[in-house]
Amino acid sequence: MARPQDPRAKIELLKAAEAVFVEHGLERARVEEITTRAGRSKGSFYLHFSSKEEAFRQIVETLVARLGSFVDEPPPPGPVDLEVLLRRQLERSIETFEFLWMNRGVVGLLMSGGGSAEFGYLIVELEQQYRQMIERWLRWGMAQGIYRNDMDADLISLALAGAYDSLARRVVKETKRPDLRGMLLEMERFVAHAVGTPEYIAQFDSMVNNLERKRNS
Amino acid sequence: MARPQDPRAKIELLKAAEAVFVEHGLERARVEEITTRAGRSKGSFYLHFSSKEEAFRQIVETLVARLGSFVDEPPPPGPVDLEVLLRRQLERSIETFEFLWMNRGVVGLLMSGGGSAEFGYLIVELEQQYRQMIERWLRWGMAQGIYRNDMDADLISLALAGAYDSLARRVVKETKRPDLRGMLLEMERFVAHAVGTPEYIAQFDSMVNNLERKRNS
Amino acid sequence: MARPQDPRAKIELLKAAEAVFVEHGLERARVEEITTRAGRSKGSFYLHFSSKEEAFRQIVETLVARLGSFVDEPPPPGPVDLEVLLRRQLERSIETFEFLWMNRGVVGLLMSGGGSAEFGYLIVELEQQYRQMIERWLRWGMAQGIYRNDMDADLISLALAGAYDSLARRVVKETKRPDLRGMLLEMERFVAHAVGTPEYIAQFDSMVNNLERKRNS
Amino acid sequence: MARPQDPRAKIELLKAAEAVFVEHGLERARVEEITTRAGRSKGSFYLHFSSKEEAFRQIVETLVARLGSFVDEPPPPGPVDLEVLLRRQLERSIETFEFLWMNRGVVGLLMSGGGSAEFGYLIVELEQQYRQMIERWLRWGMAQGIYRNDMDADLISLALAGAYDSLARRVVKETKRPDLRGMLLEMERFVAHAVGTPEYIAQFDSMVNNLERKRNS
DNA sequence: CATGAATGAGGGTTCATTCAT
DNA sequence: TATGAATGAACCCTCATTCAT
Repeated sequence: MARPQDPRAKIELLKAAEAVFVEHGLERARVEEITTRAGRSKGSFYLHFSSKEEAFRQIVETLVARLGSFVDEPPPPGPVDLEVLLRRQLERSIETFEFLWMNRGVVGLLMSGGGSAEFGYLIVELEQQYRQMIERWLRWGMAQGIYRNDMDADLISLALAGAYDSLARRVVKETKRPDLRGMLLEMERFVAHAVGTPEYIAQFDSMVNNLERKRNS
Repeated sequence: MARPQDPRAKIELLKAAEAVFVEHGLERARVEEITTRAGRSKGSFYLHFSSKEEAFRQIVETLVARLGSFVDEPPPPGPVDLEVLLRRQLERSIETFEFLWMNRGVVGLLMSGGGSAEFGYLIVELEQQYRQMIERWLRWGMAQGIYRNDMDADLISLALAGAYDSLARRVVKETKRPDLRGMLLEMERFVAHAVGTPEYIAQFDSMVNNLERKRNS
Repeated sequence: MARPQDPRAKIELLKAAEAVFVEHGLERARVEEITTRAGRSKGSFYLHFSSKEEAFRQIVETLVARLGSFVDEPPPPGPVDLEVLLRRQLERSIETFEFLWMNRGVVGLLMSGGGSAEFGYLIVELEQQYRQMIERWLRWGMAQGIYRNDMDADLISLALAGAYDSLARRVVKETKRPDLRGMLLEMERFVAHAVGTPEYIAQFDSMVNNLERKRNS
Repeated sequence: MARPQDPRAKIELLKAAEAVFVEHGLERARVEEITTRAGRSKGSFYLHFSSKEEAFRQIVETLVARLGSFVDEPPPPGPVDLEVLLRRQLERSIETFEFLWMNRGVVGLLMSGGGSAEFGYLIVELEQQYRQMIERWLRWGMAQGIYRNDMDADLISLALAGAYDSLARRVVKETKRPDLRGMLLEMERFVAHAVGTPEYIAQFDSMVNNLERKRNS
């Protein structure tokens, strides 16, 4: 298949498809509605996608791939500037939620399984990735001595992943952009208390004070 | 005088339907596959359900209703025996997860949205219920002085609900019954640290020790 | 098949079937509606009829057979008392229409073809019978010299049959019993003018006067 | 640029549908048989009709509409050239029966109610129209003094409509085109005798002689 | 490449008929 | 015999995909 003449065609189709998938789910989405919304012919759909599922896969895989890129690894063991780290983490999570918000249509679809059992593995894998990232951070924090040592890292990472997940679900259902920073800072505090040692919790509070001070200046 | 209705008929159909819905989702489930699995004729399905959706609704609503019954309210404000409360909560959550485990097929289907957008509202409502229950517990604990006072109860309840949700998702995907008690006790500890005052956290640990001692004796 | 125990069963089923056929036509009539209305079980239907069509056939054939019995042959050629004849014919046609009125449900069904192409032959045959009877009367009247001699008996009998047919269609659609005698006397007059010689027409009028005088006395 | 719509498609489908409806009636007609006969795919049917009933309606309503256009009104009261009128009426009725003959399939279906109760109202209305037209002619003739004055116009128009109806039923069942002119002229004569004054009847005969003389010259 | 007409497999539902009790 | 639960063939319509133009 040569590159289609009109490069906007595929993009428009993808946009329309996204909307229709979000509205009806993969199964109930009709190809004709997609092409009509894209202002194109029914046949044009098959110049760009080999099937309805293929289009869905492209949309979803693209999103999942980009979501995967937000995964952030803990630094190597050793001394670190915790405040810098905290700021970075906060910024990174804001970015992530910003992205979720911008793509709330498809993300919402994915999170409510709106595709089909067939594509569930994608979201499962993504959740795995995030959970594992969190687990690595947990283990890093435990090794650093800032997190409690008596935790089941596997289970707690699952719980934390779920907590963020549930935040994400709420965000993508909002109609007005929520205060992501406030929300995520509150989450950081929640996490700090949930897993931090008393010393770290104290330190965390002062770090947050610093952050806010700098921010307002 | 007539052939008596086979009392197993509906039950077998429901079981088969459940399995097929879990496997393919509402949309892709074929009535004929359901009846074949139930060892019955295609027409028999319509002796018991007016439509495929109706059968699905029956399965799902039944489950959701029973899940709703696991919601547990906090006691009225005032002095309480925290250890008794903890034990009760633990038992109640074990029961709940036991139930999820036993119904892991449909629960998994629901959690992965496998039905259809049409029935999504059920799971949304259920999540609401659980989150609100958690929020009421949070506010109770804050009023009792055992939980930190600087929390956004709405957000934190969402996070905690998500944490449990994610546990539930894992449990229903297991093939062997997990150690629910261990898992949920660990979750209690997680919650205690996440939201408890330092005093309560200390108390919590001793209460857990007590619980375990009594349990092993 | 032995004679059923309950002799009312079949009659009740036939009555119910008639009503349902009239209401929905053969095709759309549901066996279950028939049995329900008859206050019997679905299976009982098949104790009395081998199929839905069979029941329909029985109802319709019975009616058609009885309608066929109203056919009245002209007397042998030779001198006759025309007034007696006229009275007899009038009475006979009133009887016929009385019967149509009493069976207006099924008759209406038949006349509007409500059965199915499959049973159209019955009504066709019946119409044939009536037309032929009329033709025989026509030929008799022509031979007697009371009807015009320049008529195409085949065509005119068809026309007259149609005229009566159309009367019948109207009657069976009425909700209140119409004045059948008046209607049919008017039809006799119509026929007399249509096919009678001027002499017969004059005679007809005086005969009618006589009839009415005797009737009112 | 796309494959142009086959302009014969709808016409062929309509023709096939007509044949199948005539053969089996609306209810028993199978869409697949229609499309097969039209040499097309099952789905093509739905490119042109939204449902089986819709196709039936299109066929029937078209026919009924065209049949309705054959209704011919009497002239305003006053002196008229009866011979011209007679010729015109004869021609008009020949046209009508010609049309019936050409459309004998569907007309036969309609007349035998072969559609379904659902569409019976169409034929009822049509019969009404014709009967009312005849009634208007009757009243006109009575006012002109050429028809007898002692008639029940409502009843006699019904009878005459039935007479023509029955002719029509015969015509559409023929396999070879009947001598419509002869048949209808004979009907005119029948009508003249049935409703005309003795003077008009005499005049009618001479008019017919004139007509035939001119025709043969 | 672009179009949209044409295709036909697929599946939910109905309901006449059968048959175990 | 009477019942009504059970059966399964039948059929309409949808819609993803193909393909002639």
